Amino acid sequence: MTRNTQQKEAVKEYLMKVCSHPTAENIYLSVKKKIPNISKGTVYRVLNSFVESGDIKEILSDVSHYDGDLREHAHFICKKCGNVSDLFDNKSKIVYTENSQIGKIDDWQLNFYGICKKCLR
Amino acid sequence: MTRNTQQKEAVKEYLMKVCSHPTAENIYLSVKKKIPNISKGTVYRVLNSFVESGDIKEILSDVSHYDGDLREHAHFICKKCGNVSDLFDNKSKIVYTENSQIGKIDDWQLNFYGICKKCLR
DNA sequence: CTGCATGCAAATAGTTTGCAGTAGC
DNA sequence: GCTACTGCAAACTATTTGCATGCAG
Repeated sequence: MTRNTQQKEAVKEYLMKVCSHPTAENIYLSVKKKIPNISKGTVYRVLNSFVESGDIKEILSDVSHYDGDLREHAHFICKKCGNVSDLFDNKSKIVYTENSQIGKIDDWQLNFYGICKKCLR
Repeated sequence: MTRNTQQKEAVKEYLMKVCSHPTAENIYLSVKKKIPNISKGTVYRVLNSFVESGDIKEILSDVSHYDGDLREHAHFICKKCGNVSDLFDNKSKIVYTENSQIGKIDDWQLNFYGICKKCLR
């Protein structure tokens, strides 16, 4: 029912290759080099379908960033430049039991906010 | 230099009174009952100044929610109805050491996503 | 062939901002 | 009275959507 298109391939390939956490705009501009006539609407549609299927993660911030790395990890978001970096070494483990009092938890997001090293200077 | 206005008072009072996590729109509609001619622009300006000064917290999601409760706690966000609830009983403690490798961390946000009890039925 | 996916552009939603008037201090 | 703050409306940004066409299966 869902088809494999070069647009989907290109977006996925880019997200897997890159270790940054690009925005839809970033992805659009990069994939455009390979598929010059791709539209932004398609990028959003493809990204949303991947998020829905669980193939990628959406990092909610002022503007959404996307992450192809599905391993459990937190993010550090610079409040000045908006750059997102991975935090695998966080000292705490997120333990989310099926908290039946609240509902069914099936995902989490831990974001740290501050000023990155580059912006501190 | 900054003045106390009835608009600021009303927004703050509402946020302190309520234990939900209203959006700017919610706040606008509620405060409007007390100050009928308040504008949405003012609500946003007031909210942003409070977030900046650290008096309230902004919960980043698809639409921002605001929280007057400054105690350390996580949130549970229902992916269906968008409702936000508090999670004080999370089993994990967030330990953020001044992670000098990344930058200066001064805030964090832990959000759990899922389907709330109400939407499960 | 069939109909899901795309490109395009217009629409939408949330939020910000410029400006003239208002009201704290 | 000075000037920060407000109301209003227009502007802006990120994202979604309707529709005709294109291409994967």
